[in-house]
Amino acid sequence: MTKRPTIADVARRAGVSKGSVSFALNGRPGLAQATVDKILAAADELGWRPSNRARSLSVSKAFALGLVITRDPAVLSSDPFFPAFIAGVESVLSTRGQALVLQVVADGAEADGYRRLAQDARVDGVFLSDLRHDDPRIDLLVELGLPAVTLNSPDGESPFPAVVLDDRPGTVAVVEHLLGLGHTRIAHVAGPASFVHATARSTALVATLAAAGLSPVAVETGDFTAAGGIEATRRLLALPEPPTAIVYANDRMAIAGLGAAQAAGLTVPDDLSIAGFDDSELAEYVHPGLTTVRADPFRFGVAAAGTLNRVVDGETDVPDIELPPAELVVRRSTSAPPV
Amino acid sequence: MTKRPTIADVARRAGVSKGSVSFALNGRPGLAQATVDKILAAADELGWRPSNRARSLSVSKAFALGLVITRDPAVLSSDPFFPAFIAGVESVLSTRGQALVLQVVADGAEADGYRRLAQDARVDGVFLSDLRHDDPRIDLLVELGLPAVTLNSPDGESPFPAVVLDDRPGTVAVVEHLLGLGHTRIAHVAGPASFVHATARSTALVATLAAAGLSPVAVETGDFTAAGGIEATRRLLALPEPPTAIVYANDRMAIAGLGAAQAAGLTVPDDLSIAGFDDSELAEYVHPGLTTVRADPFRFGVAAAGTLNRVVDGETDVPDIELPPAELVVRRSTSAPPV
DNA sequence: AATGCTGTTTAAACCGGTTTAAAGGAGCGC
DNA sequence: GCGCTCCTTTAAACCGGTTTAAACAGCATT
Repeated sequence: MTKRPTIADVARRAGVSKGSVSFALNGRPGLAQATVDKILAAADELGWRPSNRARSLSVSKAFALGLVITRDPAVLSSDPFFPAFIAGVESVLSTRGQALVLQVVADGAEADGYRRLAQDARVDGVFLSDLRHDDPRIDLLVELGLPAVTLNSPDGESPFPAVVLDDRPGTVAVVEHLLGLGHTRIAHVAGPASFVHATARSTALVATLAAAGLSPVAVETGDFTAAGGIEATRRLLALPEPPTAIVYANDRMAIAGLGAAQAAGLTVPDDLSIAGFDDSELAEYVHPGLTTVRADPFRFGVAAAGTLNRVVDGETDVPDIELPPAELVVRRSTSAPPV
Repeated sequence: MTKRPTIADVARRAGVSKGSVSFALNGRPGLAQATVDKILAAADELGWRPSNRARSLSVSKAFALGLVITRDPAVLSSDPFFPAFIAGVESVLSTRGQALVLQVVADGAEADGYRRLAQDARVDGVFLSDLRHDDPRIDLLVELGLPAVTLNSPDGESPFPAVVLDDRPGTVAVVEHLLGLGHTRIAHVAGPASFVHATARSTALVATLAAAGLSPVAVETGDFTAAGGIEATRRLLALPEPPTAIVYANDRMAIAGLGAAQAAGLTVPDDLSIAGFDDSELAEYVHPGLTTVRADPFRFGVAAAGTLNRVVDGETDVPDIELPPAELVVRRSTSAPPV
């Protein structure tokens, strides 16, 4: 483990100055081709890789992007989403020599997470996930001068580009699927109303029902957790005229709801149809398989990282990116309503 | 957004040299107390925070720790583990101004992940999770000169301290619980034999049965995924004399197995008892609730971060840490065998 | 008054890159 | 032979800290 070579070593070996090595490395014009070749050869022989730390200091960049997530289980384990999303992000970063810095903060302390990343200048930009209505983080990031990309579109004006994966077509498809099966008593277990994506799903559901001249028998608000799904389901099943189908805002609540329905003695889908959202891994394998809506979080990560990097690289007017919308996956948990 | 103050600004304001400011900040002896106070006051007034980048360059530290995980679903979503583990790690890092750098690599390319972290000098140390037998990463890290801490103990000699959370007592408890209920035909769905923790669970199970004069009716190897759980379960149920209880190496496989059993027309636990491992969120809420084994991944993260930091700080002979062992959680998915 | 000692403080080098301004050299026209 | 470009290369400053060696001030000795 001898010390790694520095730019000075390369310069000495190639018989040029440090500056020339830097120019050659960065493909700056103004160097004779022969010199460039000589320098690159020397660098290669020594196995030289420029020091990130030194580069960071002199060009004032971190060569890293940041993701802040709360410890709040409602967010953290939007289970299937983050692991795959992060994998997508990494697939982009690794080709550019960038790193992903993760901040997991206590519930409600997200602002601190971004502050820390900004103050420590750990990252060049951040991903803004799980948008809230009138999300205060947008102003915060502007104040901190931290570039960002939002996952889906905020409801107000935003100085940041958005990468959007429209949840609504999937939700519409779920409702139409249920209507097509003959359901008229459809209930909804929504996510917390503060989340943009939660209300997007809810309003799409209500609108689709309205187009058919119906309205939901009830809309319960869950918190995206399994426990919340159970609670909401129990309340729905206790209604004087319970629904024949329940659409959940995510799979976790749906799977828990499935358990609750079965525990209450109901058979799914004969007595009750159930649909989720996310197409998490387990959705396919619970019994009965869960009808749900599938998105592509990996691709989401790829697109988000790409867009954020354009911002970080100083491009202006980086366009929003629209991903293929979420789509319906029909499994066994939905069927015609009981007669 | 005026430029942030540098050490020179503080020095000027306090009427001292840069060096003195550095000394004061780092609590180095040799400065008059009055001077220290004056400097700290000036720093405070300017809101100065030393630049991580500059510090990084001059002291050759990254002030960050790294975690490499593969995109392999068998590892990545050891679901409940990583999110909570990471949260625990962060709870330590945030108090020390450190960051967590995540590397998600393609299946089988873990070595590249560590190489990248080392070459880019992104981190001062790494967590080694999901240990394999004769894990090649240990030698790799030694070669790279990257400090590490292993999560659980490798089977060979290791230069790194280990933070261990013994899986075996939980597994033993599961088996004894089943034996106590009267089961004699117990099967096991193990994780891939290459993982240390997978075989630890398996051997504990076999040993406990042996102590009761029994042996497993079959041991299937799953891959920790839901799909693998389904496969293994089908094979077990297709045996001429199928088991009356199945112990899975993780909850994901167990929940999938539960679905498979129900899909096959069995009632759990009346016809078949099922037990998992992890106590993932859904375990409590599927129907019937899953008997499983609970560990404390958050605490695991706290301990691992603490230990790794001791190594990084140059302490020698950092002791291993033993966490409270995993414990049995009995729910409805286990009961006496059918008569 | 010169010397020595202790306790403080500082100037300057250093970490390893990037970048700017200026120097050096070749080729050309006059 | 001289002056002028144009092309290539370099020295040196810079990023913002840490660290070392030396300077300095104050005071007690002799």
